[in-house]
Amino acid sequence: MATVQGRTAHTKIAALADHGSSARAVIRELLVHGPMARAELARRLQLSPAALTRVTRDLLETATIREAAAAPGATGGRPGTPLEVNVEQHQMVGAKITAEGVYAVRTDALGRVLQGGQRQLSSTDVPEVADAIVDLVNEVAESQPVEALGVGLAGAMSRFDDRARHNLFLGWDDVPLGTMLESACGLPTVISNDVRALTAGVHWSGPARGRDDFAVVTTGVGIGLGLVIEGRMVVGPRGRAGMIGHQRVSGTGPLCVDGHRGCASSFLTTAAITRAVAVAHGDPSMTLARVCTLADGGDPAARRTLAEAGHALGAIVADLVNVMDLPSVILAGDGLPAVIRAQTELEQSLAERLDRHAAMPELRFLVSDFDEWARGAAVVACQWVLLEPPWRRSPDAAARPRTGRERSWQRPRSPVAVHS
Amino acid sequence: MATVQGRTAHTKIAALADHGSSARAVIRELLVHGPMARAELARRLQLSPAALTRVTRDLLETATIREAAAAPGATGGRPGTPLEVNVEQHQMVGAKITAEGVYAVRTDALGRVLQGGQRQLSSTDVPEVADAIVDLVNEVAESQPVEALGVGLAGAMSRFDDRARHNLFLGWDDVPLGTMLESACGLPTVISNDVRALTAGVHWSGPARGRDDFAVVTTGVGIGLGLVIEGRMVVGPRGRAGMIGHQRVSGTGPLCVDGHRGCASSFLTTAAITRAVAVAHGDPSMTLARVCTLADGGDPAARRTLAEAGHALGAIVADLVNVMDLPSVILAGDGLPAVIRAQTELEQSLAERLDRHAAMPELRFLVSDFDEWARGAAVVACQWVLLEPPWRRSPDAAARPRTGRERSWQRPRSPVAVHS
DNA sequence: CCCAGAGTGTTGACCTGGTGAAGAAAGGTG
DNA sequence: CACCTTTCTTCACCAGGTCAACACTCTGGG
Repeated sequence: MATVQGRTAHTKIAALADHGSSARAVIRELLVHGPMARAELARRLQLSPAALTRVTRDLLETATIREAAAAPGATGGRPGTPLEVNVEQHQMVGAKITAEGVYAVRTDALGRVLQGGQRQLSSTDVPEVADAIVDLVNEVAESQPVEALGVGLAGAMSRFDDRARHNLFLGWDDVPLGTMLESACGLPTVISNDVRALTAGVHWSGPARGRDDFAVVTTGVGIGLGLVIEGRMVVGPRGRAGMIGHQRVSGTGPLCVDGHRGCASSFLTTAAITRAVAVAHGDPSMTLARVCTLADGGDPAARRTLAEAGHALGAIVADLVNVMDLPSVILAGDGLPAVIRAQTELEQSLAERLDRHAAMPELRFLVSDFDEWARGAAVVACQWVLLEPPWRRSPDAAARPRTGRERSWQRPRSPVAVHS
Repeated sequence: MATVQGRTAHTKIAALADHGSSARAVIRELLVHGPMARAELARRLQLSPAALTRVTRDLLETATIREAAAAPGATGGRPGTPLEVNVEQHQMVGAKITAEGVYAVRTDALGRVLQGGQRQLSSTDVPEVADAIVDLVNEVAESQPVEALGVGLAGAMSRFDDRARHNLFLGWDDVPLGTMLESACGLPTVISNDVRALTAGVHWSGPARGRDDFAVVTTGVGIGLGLVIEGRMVVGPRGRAGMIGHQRVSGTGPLCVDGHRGCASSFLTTAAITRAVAVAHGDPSMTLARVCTLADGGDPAARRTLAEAGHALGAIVADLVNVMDLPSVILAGDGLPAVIRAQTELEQSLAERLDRHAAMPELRFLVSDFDEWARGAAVVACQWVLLEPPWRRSPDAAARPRTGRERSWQRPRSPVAVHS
């Protein structure tokens, strides 16, 4: 039983997952919206003040939350005592896998990075990558007890998956990575799509904190999309949501690798941008950094290429906003430093293509490195621990001792359909 | 107190809304997925068999559900006795408002039409339209007790709104239609966007029955979109989701009214199609029916125009499927009979623009009249009654007698944010 | 200064609704 | 027939939420 209980047995602090559903809802609300008094929590969670008193007493006794200093804003009645989560007592590890290397961070429950590390990969074979992750997780997690591990990589995963599916860069499909890491690291482990993990990080404690509807669009090797609607990540019934790269943004332009003319990826990917500038300069060794330097120096080919990229990005953002009524869009990815140089064209194209009755979204730019992606995976692990019912937390639940809160009859075959 | 209780007091049958949340979940599950044994319900709703026995006993006693004949498929153990909802005992009224007239239907809880009616409108003033609706509702609802009224019209409404907002065809904004009709008809009333109401109808008891992820795209005066993701209707934080009309589908083509070149509405709306054919024939009095006749007769201009429309529709469907991973798309609206003549071009354009890793969706065509839209509004009313907690059912809840299940402290200020 | 008002937080009795365990019921199969 | 599987029921129990009442702590007014 090398699970979280084993790791945290020496401390009196209960793991986030060891609380009831209302208590977990309280923790979520405090994490996402910041310190808050019991009365406010009761209103938001539609519980009675009495229930809040009881739930928060248990959480205070286990030091999961603590009382904070009262806010100065007086309102006429007895001032409430804000509660806040003891985030540093609940740490997670997140990892991001690319074909070149693995990156990991240890974070607190809010997803703030406390320690990081990385490993180069010389092959993409499953055992080698798994070994690198285990090694890296042990490195960043050895100094502190950790409650869960989240792993992000490209592919068609469900929201909280246990397998790595359909990864083109690594050539993996349906690899039981969750189970492998769970037993090797002794940590509850969840696998997730990398763009959606980044989006979760942005949502939990980044520029989208507190928002319920927004999109994250990433540019780089490909174009990625993470979509949050009414506070829920859009995953798609087969985990394939977010394939936005081949949306048409122009009637002309180069062909993309799939033979589409004028699609977003023929203007926006790193390969498309460097190739266009390379052709203009007769220099096949062009890099994105070089394109930026050229554009900053006034080179017309580089500027035109980036302008077209900005135009394309504005177009796909406009289509998203039109269809989903998004008040906020966040742009990220390693291609962003280049595309951001065409912010004017981006905003112009966005304004042009926005529906007359749609509202202009707030645009934000998130320039980051791979740690931000690993951080997102840690946030996914935290959300998972706070959301999943205990009897579902681990794929090998049958082998674990029963806690008394689990069920005795058969598991449901499929999730409940909520119609609303 | 002219609410549903007043209307149904003479019968022993409890209204759908008068059950607890698990009982309502059972009713929803039985409505959406058809007759089902208790054991299967328990698995789907993640309840114990014991809980199901108790919940269904109450529902059977009030004749809300009944036992059906056992299905022949034997499985080795004791065969379960399927349960089904007494749909004909729970009737709703749905209405659709256009600038020309109002349409209403009385349906059972599954949304099956039992009676219909319509009224022409000579003006779009709020009082006249409201009078027409009240008159029509009284006509279709006089022979049977009815539990709720749903009204669909264009605009930026929330999922279950009480006001009509931002309606361009009627020139209305923020009209308290729900409250007006609620007191005039004596029925709990909910206001909803018309395309989303149609989508709800398609979901509840139409071609998308039992599905959790699909889109409905309508063509006609404009282009409409209803999107259901994980069983939930996408509404947008300001009720404006679904504005898909100005997505770019081509680099060339006519200008739309908003000045976009090559956007979907410049190929797909009734006005765009008829104008293109009218220009080609020098006949300004062109109608969509005439375009269909011409195309069937081999007229090149009509055929080309419809082919372009089919191409445009395929393109916007492809973008939707790419981004949302939808396994199923339903095409509807009064423009569909024309566009369906270009089914080949539609499917070809869809296949071309689909991402290489996306799955081809199932396409369905729903040719219908305005009754189908009114039927959708009735389904919205039924969903509302089954979903909304009792203390929120009616906007003037404060004036109603307390039922004992309601809360004594302040209402929450905002809905709970669910992060997942 | 004291009191009314307003909002927050706590307590204890109570109750709703779900659970566990055990077993009856109803069909197959050898 | 015995035996298995799955469904459904019963009943004691309990987790967790509610109600009602009240204590607490601030503001503002006379």
